[in-house]
Amino acid sequence: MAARGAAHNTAQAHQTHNHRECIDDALKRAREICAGRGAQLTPLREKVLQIVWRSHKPVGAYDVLDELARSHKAARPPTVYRALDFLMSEGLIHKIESLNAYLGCVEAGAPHSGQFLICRQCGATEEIVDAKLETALDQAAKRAHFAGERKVVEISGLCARCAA
Amino acid sequence: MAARGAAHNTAQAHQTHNHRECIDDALKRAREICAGRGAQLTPLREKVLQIVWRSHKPVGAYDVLDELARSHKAARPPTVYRALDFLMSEGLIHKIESLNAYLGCVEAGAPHSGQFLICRQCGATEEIVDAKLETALDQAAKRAHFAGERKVVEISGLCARCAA
DNA sequence: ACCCCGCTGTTATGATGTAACATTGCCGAA
DNA sequence: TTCGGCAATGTTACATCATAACAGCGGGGT
Ligand SMILES: [Zn+2]
Ligand SMILES: [Zn+2]
Ligand SMILES: [Zn+2]
Ligand SMILES: [Zn+2]
Repeated sequence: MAARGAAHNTAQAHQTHNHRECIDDALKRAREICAGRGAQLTPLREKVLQIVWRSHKPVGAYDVLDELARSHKAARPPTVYRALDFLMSEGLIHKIESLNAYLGCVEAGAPHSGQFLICRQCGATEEIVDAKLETALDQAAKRAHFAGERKVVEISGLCARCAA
Repeated sequence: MAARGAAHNTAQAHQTHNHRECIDDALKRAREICAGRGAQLTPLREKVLQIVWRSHKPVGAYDVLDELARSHKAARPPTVYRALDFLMSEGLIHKIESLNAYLGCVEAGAPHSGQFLICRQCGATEEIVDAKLETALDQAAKRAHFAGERKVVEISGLCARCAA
């Protein structure tokens, strides 16, 4: 898959890859996951997922709304938020809390909070899956006698390309 | 100090401690820090800091506004946001991104992003300073060739008391 | 006296997110 | 087959969070 596995790096965000594959993979995977669970990935929800996957930059709910409205005149905020809530509950997208924006998940199907590297220059946001970091989070919570559930990890800075 | 050092734990949030000490310590420390830097901790800004320190639960900007307005009728949103921005720029408070709310910093003076344990039951939020977690964050960014700057770490779940 | 500059006041608006109720369409029970 | 339940979507209105833009004020230096 274009956005997963060993080849996964920040270069994706700079159009150095065939992003069409990212979108197609994400939609295909979403259909499989929802079908397997009996969750209803309706045309509306799929369209919203597609819009979120337009790039590797987090997209705001009202940007989704503007884009959705081009093909779906009746679109209103609740339409978008409901779709986003559904996609989050199925683990197909994440909310980036520090940006109030949404991003397609590159590990859909594997339940997880997300860990994100957000470039303040180009906006490209990479989801990483770092087992050591995950362990460190769990240990930190444990040391504080805290029963962690949802974990928000968002590191802002400069991606390799923008730093160069 | 009541909210720092070895005695620092989630019990603080449950009024099992003398919270007056937390407030007094925080204000005293803020005055020292600002005096040392030439930063102007004006009466308005100090009042806002005091309001944020009313509890160990993150407080919304409009809650601060309501409270501030009791003694300061002219208070408006920009007044509050300017004060909060100042306090954040001086490292005296943190913004909890996943709640859009603000919390007094327990390690003011030591530049750092923050690491937070947020109880979804009682709302009490503990700031931890976990060196191993900090290292894990740095390493994770490094492995991804990312130059991290600001780090948002917010773990939601149940504090020891609420889990019991 | 005058200017500069940082802080605060004031008005208005932008950006993000939700409550509450109406409507539609499907599917299974009676 | 008819009807009732239920999930998805439509629709209106509103709640919450945050900032732009300009005005007034006051201390400190020249
Ligand atoms: Zn891509
Ligand atoms: Zn993910
Ligand atoms: Zn306290
Ligand atoms: Zn802190």
